[in-house]
Amino acid sequence: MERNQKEEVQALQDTLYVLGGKWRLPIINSICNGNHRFREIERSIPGITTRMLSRELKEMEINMLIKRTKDRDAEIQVKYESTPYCKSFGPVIEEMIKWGKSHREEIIRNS
Amino acid sequence: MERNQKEEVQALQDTLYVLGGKWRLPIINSICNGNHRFREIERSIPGITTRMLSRELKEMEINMLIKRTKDRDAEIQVKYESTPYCKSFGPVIEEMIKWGKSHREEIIRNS
DNA sequence: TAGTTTGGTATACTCCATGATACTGGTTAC
DNA sequence: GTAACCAGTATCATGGAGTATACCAAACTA
Repeated sequence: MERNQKEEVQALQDTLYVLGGKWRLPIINSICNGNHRFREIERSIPGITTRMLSRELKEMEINMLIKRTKDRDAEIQVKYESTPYCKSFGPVIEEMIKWGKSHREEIIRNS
Repeated sequence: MERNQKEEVQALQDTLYVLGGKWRLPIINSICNGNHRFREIERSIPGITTRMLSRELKEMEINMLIKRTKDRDAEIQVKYESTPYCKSFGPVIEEMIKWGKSHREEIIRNS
């Protein structure tokens, strides 16, 4: 039980670490929405800088959330795609969206 | 569709904002685990400082995640409790735990 | 009545995520 | 051949999250 608690907090913090920061979620969202080139993704996320996008994409590649492919002979030379692993996030993201929405409603209701 | 996307990203970032930071989840966890006094919670979370705990508890009270009651005549004079609202987090937290655990397994499997 | 516990506050600091801005080497479009 | 676009990198600045440490008044406890 006690051991289990620690494990759960650890798991929570891991998830938070992977999802954390300002840009991860918008990036995942953008890629899953059909943006695959660097500049495309950049333009689709208001406020992000090339620097942050570059950094985040690298980190996310390390975390196996996205795949970067470079193919000189393809129409899109550098291509970012979400991995099946990224899609495994689906349920978490859904629940977070649900919660965020009802949170907003609650705030409005109480103000 | 486009509008919906923005709303969803917003909702995600709201959730992240409320859950974010290093200590929120451990604190929720601790309170839900039966710790209700300040020093109890503090001792149950290794590494946290009184300053951070104090700050976080205040913020969480504002966000209606916990309730603080002061009753001079009660056995526990200052008492922190999770709200039903906090409990509405259940599904999010569960999914995050699931994801975090499988993430760890994945990392181990691939190393 | 001295020591400990409780519920915090105050002050000063560090470090890191993010921001701002500029630049680059290659490719495609006109 | 030059202008625009692509996929980034390099530097520097900054605000805020988190840390360290000390302190406080009130209650309780031996």
